[in-house]
This record gives sequence, C-alpha cells and structure tokens, in this order.
Amino acid sequence: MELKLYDTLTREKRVFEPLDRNRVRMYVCGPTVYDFAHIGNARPVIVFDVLFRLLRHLYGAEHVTYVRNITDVDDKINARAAERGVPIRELTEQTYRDFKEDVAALGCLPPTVEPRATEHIEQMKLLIERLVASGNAYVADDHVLFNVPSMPEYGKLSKRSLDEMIAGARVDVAPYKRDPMDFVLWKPSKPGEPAWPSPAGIAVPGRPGWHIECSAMAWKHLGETFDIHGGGIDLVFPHHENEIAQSRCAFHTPLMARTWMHNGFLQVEGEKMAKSAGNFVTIRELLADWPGEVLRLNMLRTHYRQPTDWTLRGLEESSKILDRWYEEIGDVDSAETPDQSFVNSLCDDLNTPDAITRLHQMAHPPVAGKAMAGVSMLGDRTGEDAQRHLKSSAMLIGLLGKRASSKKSEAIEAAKLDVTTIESLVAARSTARKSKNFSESDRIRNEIAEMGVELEDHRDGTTTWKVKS
RNA sequence: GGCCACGUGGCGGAGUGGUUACGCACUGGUCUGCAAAACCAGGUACCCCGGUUCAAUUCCGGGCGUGGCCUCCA
Repeated sequence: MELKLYDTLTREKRVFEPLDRNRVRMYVCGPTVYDFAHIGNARPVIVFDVLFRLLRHLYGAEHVTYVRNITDVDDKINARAAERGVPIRELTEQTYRDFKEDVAALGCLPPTVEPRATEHIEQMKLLIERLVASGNAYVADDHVLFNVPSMPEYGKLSKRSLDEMIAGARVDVAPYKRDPMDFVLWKPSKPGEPAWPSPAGIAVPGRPGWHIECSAMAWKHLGETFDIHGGGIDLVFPHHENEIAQSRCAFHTPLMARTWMHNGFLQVEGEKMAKSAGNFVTIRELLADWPGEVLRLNMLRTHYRQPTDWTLRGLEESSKILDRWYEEIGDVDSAETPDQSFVNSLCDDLNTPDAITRLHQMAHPPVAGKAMAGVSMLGDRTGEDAQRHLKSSAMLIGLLGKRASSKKSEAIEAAKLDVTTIESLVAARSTARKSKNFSESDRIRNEIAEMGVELEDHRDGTTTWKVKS
C-alpha cells in the first residue's frame, strides 16, 4: 500500500517515499510552555499522532523517529513567569507536565524525542555562526539577523513574493535591519531575562529568536534534510518559512523537509477561539466533562486539512458513536492486523473521516438477507471477524483500546454508582413485572433512571442495565 | 489593502465529470405490558452567475459569504 500525503510546498498530493525506509523522520512543532494547551493546540498533536501510528504500522515501529519540540524560552514565558512571580523554570516544567498529561489522556503516544529549546542553545549558536559565515546573516546592534533577500527562494512555502510582503508590511521596521523582512536569530537579553553567551562575537549575553530553535532541534535529532515537517497552518508564515531559510542556507540543501504538512484551523461554536471572546477552551477543561477518547474521535471526524468547528453537538455525537462501537465489540480480542480498506483510507492523505466510515461498516455488518439483495460483499466482514477488525482498526488510530466491560466499570465509578443497590432494584422490578404489577415496575425504573442508569429488557426475560452517557 | 483556504441534505462530513457515501437527528414499522435498546424501511443535498462538455456538485472565470496569514497564535 502506498501512502500519499499532501505537501504544502508543492500544493499536491504525492506518494510518500522516505529518504531511508529504516529511519522515517518526522518533526512537528510542539507547544510553547506557558499555559494550559487549548483544543486548537490539540489538533496537530492528535493529527500527527495518527500519522506517527500509521508510519509505524507501514514501516515498523522501530523505524520511525518522531520529534516534537518543547519551546521553553520565549517572551510570553518570561512575561507569564513575571506576572505570577514564579521562576521561569518552574513555570515551564509545570506547564510541560500538564501538557504531557493532557495529550496522554487524548490517547497520543509519546514522540520518540521531545527536545527542549534550552538544551539546544549550542546547536542554535552553531547554526547562527554558519549563517553569518555564509553571508546569510549579519550582526547589528547586538542582534543577529537573517538577511531575507540573501535567499532567492524565500517565500516559496507560503507562496508570497518579497515584493508583496514588503508592500503589505505593517511592521515597524527596526532601524538596525538591512531589509524590512529580515528576522531575528539572536537578540540581547535585558537584565532578568534568560541569557546565554552570544555567538558571532557579540559581547553582551543574549537569547535566541523564535524560529532558530526548530532548525536546531530538527538538525540535531533528524539531520540536515528529513522526511516530514508538520504543524498548524498558521505556522506556514513566518515560522516555517523562516525555518526553511535558516536550515537550507546553513546546510546548502535544496529542501529542509521533503513533505510539509499543515492542519487546518479550528473554531469553537462557529467563532474564532480567543480569550477576549470568552470561548477559550483548554484540553483540561474538556477532559473534565468528556473521556479523552471522545475528544480524539471528534477531532478525527474532520479531515485534518479542513477547517473545523468544535461544538458541543459534535461531542455528543462522537460520544454516542463510541458507546455504540463499544457495545458492538464487547470484550472481543483485537484482530492481528487492521482492516485493509481502513488502512487504505488513512493512506490517502490521512482521510480519517473515510476511515471512520469503514469503522461504521464493520460495526454494522450487513445482514445475510441484505447481502443477497445485491449489496456487494467484496471486503465485507461479518460476525466476530467484523468485531475484531473494528477493534484492531480503531486501535490503529488510538481508539477502542479498552474493553467494554472495563469501560462500564469506569463509567460506574465516574457516576459514583452502587452496583449492589442497582441490582437489587432491578431484581425487585423483575418480581413486580412477573406479577404484572406494572405501576411498581415503572416506578422502580424511574427511580433507577434518576440515578443515571438505563434498563434494557430482553426477550428471554432478563434485564440488563447501563450507565447513561 | 495583499496573499491563501473553505462554502455539500436539519446537523456533522467524505467523495466524484454521468451510479445510494457514511454518521447523528427525524419519520414509519417490527419487537415490548409500556419503554429503552436492537433491527427494517423512508427523505436524491452539493452558495450564486456565466463558460467548457453529450453530461458539472465535481473543470475554468467572475461574484457573494466565512475563515486564516501578513502583528514571535496550532
């Protein structure tokens, strides 16, 4: 099966061929650790986790290296730490721990490497020295700046020409810049700000600019050129454009990454998420109300490049779908391998909505009579084979990893239900029903419903119950 | 203002130059003491206007709408 991925650089879907099949390399821009991650941050984390899992499936788990950085040096971090009166290190460590918990709850595997910016200052300085030596960067007023016009192909990723960027520029141009578009690689630190000895012969201590850290960490962990670079679409310009400029000019390579992937933007209830709009929703808040698995499925029901609207209604629907799937698979063991047509959908540029349709098919196998009526049986699964492949397929994208019975226990615990009480009420109702005392029977059912428990009477006279979601 | 996306049935959401996507909700039915669940059945959508074509939701052009970037926000 060949994997096709959409490349932002060429704006086309292409067959993916890793440079080295024994070491598929992917870099994704991770969080700047100064506050809880919001649901918009969760999108790339989940999307690229799915890609990571798919690559591991296709090339073997030990042949995929996934790097997602932690940016722990940044002006917003400094500001937040000062605001709270805590040491910077304390803020970044705590935020990182919170982030790790959140994404684990979303069912994301830990990346192979999670490098921190502050542990790669040396690599950044090396890159900067190289860029100065090659004439792509210069020192001015204790800053090091990348000279954008020195790179003819600058703007290729975001499809903008230098002329139009200058024409549309609304930025105040610092007087020490040679060209308005030049961006900072290194800047001097004010007292109290994190500081390291500066490169390029600058006497005063300083700190890195925004973009250089990713070039440095990708280089350190993946090399000069690697396979996939991902992130949110809002990072295309300037962040990724600048990363490309830094890395390509430092290494004299035609490409930094062979495939550039960007997830679409997320809105909340039809509006842009912003603190000012009061709809800023963190992963942590959502996890208080929903299992991480629901959040994950909800995210994957939209193709990653499509804009998406995060809504309560969508969450309710996702929750319902998962409940049904769990009911369908019960406690069966997963099949050895995922369903092939499911994998095919994923291989088509991570078409998770289409893959999910295949999960629906397996959760709802065609009945014999219907198949006879002309529905194609090609590739269709039935019975336990369908259940087992539903599970193995869903697990490939980080869903349906639990057993239905343990999920029920969790639900009972979460709702703080007393099983003994419920079962004695169920028994009392059965007795009432047998003696045709339906008013008593219905009263008990209402009482049970009040507790958030739903009853199901079966044809053989037995009654089962489940926790309402 | 410049650049870039997106616009599908009540909602979510794939996809395709000509055949039922799918899911949720809804309606009818089967089952049930009544429910619930389950199962069966039902509803032919693709922003507007031109163009290309035997044929366009799908390709091209224009318009309208929404969103993103241009301001170290995924």
